[in-house]
Amino acid sequence: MDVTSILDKLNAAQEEAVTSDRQHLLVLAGAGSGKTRVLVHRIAWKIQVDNISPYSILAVTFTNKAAREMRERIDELMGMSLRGMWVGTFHGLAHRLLKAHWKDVKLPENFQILDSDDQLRLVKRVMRSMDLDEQRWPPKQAQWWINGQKDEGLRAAHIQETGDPHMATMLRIYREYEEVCNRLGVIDFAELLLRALELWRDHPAVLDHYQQRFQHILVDEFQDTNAVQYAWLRLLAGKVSGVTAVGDDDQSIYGWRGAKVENILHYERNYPDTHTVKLEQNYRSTSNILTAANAVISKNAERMGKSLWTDSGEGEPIALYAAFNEHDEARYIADRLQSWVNQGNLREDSAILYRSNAQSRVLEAALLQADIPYRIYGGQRFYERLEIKNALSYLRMMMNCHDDVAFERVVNVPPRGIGDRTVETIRALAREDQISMWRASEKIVTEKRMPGRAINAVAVFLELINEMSGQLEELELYEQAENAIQRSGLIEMHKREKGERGQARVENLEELVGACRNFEAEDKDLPILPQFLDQVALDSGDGQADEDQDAVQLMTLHSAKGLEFPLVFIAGVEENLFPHKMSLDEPGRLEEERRLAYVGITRAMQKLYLTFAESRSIYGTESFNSVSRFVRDIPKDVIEEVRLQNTISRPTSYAGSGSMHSDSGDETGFSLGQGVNHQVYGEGVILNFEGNGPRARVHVRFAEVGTKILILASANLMAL
DNA sequence: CCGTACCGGTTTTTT
DNA sequence: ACCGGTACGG
Repeated sequence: MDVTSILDKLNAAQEEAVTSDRQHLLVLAGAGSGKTRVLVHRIAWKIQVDNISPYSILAVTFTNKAAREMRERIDELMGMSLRGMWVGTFHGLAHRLLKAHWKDVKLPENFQILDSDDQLRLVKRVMRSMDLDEQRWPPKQAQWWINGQKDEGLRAAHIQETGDPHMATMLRIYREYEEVCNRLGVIDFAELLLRALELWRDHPAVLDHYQQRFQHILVDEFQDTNAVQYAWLRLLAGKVSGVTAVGDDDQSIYGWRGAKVENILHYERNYPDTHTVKLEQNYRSTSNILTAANAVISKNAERMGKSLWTDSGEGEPIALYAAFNEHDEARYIADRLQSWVNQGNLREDSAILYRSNAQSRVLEAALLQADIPYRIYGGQRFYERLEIKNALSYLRMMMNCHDDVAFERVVNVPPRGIGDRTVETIRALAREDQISMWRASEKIVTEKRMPGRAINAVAVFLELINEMSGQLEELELYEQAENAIQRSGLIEMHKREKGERGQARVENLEELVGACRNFEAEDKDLPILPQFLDQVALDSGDGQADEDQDAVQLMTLHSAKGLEFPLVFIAGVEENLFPHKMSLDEPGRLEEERRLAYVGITRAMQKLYLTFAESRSIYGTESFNSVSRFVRDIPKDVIEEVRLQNTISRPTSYAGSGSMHSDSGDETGFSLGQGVNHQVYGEGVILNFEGNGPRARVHVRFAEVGTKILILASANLMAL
C-alpha cells in the first residue's frame, strides 16, 4: 500500500508522532489537534510500513464509545477489518483476561459484575450485618472509600491502621465487603482492574504470554489513568514493548475519581527513552476561542505547557450574557438558539453545557416553551434504570438461579408476599449452610420451615423462575426478555403505576426487548444470554437515545469532553457553581475546575456563549453569585458583553432581544441611587432597573444582605 | 405485608 | 424543588 495515504493529511507534528520509531512515545495532544487521527494513523503505519502484525497490537481507551470509534476509523483507513488486534476499554480488556484466567484469580467461571448500584446495595447489606449506624456511617461514603482504595491498588490487607477511628471503621467494612464479594463470586468495576493487575503480578507465566504477544501498546486519554491502570500498563509493557501514550494534561478532569494526572506529568521520568511530541495546532476553533482557552488554562501551575494556535481566522467574539436569574438565562439561550436555527443551521450542531445536572431542568423548560427539540446526555443510564435492572435480574435468574444479587433484587418485585422477614430467614439459612439463597429457599419450602403463607409465596417465586428458565434453549433472546418482563409481572406493575413515570418505565422495558432483538452474539456457538448480560454490565447503553430528530444537545461539561459543536453555550459561569464551591478549598481541585473550563471552551468551533445569572435558585434557596473567575481571566478584547452588570463600564454592542436591555425606570417612581426600604431585607440603594411593565425588575444593594434583584411590582419598596 | 407520609441529601461519571 | 429510601398505620 501507498505510504502517502497514511501521511497525506498530517501536519509536521502529527507525522512525527505517527512515524516515530522510538520505543516509547508521549503525544501531548491539545484539544482539537487531531489526537484520534494520530492514534489511528500510527497503528496503520506500524502495520503497513513497519510490518507489524495486528495480533501484537493492543489499544486501550476509557469508554466503549471511544473504543468503537477507534476500531471503526482503523478499519476505514485500512480498508478492511483487522482481526487479532485488541481494542477495548480498560474494563473490557480486564474482563476478557479474567474470563480467560478465572481459575488463576480464584473466581467462579461465571462471575458477575456489580455496577455501582449493586455495589451500594451490597455495601449496605454488609454494614447492616455489622450493626453499623447508617446515620453515622453513610453507605455511600463507605462505597466511595472502598473504591478509592481499590483505585490505588490497595486491598484491605495492605492498609495500615493509623488509629483514626473513621478509617478503622471503613477498613472493617472493606474487609467484610471483600469477603462477601468473594463468597458470592461477584466483582465490582474497580475490582475488575485490580484483579487483572494481580493476575499478571502473581502469575509470571500468564504475564509472559501477554508480554510476548503485545509488543505495541497504545493508550488514549492517558491523563485519565488511575494508579492501577498505570501499573497494569507498565507490567504489560515490561522491558521490550513500546508504549504510545496519548493525552492532554490540561484536560484531566477526573482526578476526583482516582485519575492521576501525574502519570502523564512524570511519564518521561518513568520511561527515560521517551520521545515527546506536542500537537498544538488546533483544527476546531476560531482564534478568539483559543485565545480564551489559552488564557484560562495558563493560570494553572502544574502543567506540561502547551499553547493552542490556529491558522483559521479570528471568528466572532465570545458572547457573555449576564442574566437576572436562571430563567432569564435559559430564555436567552433559547432565543439565541432560535435565531441560529432561523439562520439555517442545525440544532444538532449546538450544545448547552453546564457544571451540574441540576441546571438542566430550567434549560429544558425554556426549550420546551420555545418549541426547540433537545436531547439530554448523562443523567441516568439506560441499563441502570430501576425497571431495566429488575428485568435484567430476572434474566440473570433464568440463566443462573444461584445469583444471590439478582435473587435479592427481584424476589419480591413485583410484590408477591415475600417480605423482609422472609428474605432475612432465607439469607440466614444461605449463610449458615454456605448455599445460594435459591437453594436455601428450596430447602425452606420442602422442610416447611416458615409460616404457611410465606412458604406459599416463596414456592410461587421458585416455580416462576423454574418455568421461565425451562424454555431457555428454544427461545430467541428477545423472547426470553419478553418472557421475563411479562410473566414476572414487571410490565403489569408499571402499567398500573400512575402518571408519566409508569408509562416511561413500560416504554423502557419494551426498549429492552428491542435491544435484545438487535443484539448479536460475539460467539454464535455459545448461549446468547450470558453474552448479552456481560455486554450489558460493561456498557451502560449510551447509544440508546433516538438520533433521528434534529435536536440541541444538553450535557455536563464532563460529558462534553471529546466532542465538538459549531455553537456552544456554557451556562452558569458563576463563582460557587463553576468553579463549584466544593472545589474552592483545595488548590488542586480548583486547578481541575479550571481544566474543566478549558475543556468547555475548546468544545466550541465557531461561536461560544457564556452566560451567568446574578440570582439563582438552587435546591429551593436563592443565591447571588458573581461572574466566574474563569470569565475574568479571558482577555476583554475577545469578549462581547451582551448586557453589563450593575455598574456600566462599557456600552453594550449587542442588539438582540429588546426586553433584555436596561431601562431607565422612568415611570416607576424610583430613580438610580435612591435609598429604599424593604420589609425583609431592610435598607438599600437602587443600582439598576431592568425591563418594563409588570415584569420590571430592580437591583438593590441592601446594607445587610447584599445585592438582590426584585420584581418591582411585588417588592413593595418604600422610598426613603 | 403493602401503601402512604415524612426526611435527608443533592458536583462532576465510566466502567 | 425533587427524588429515593425509610418509618409507620391499615
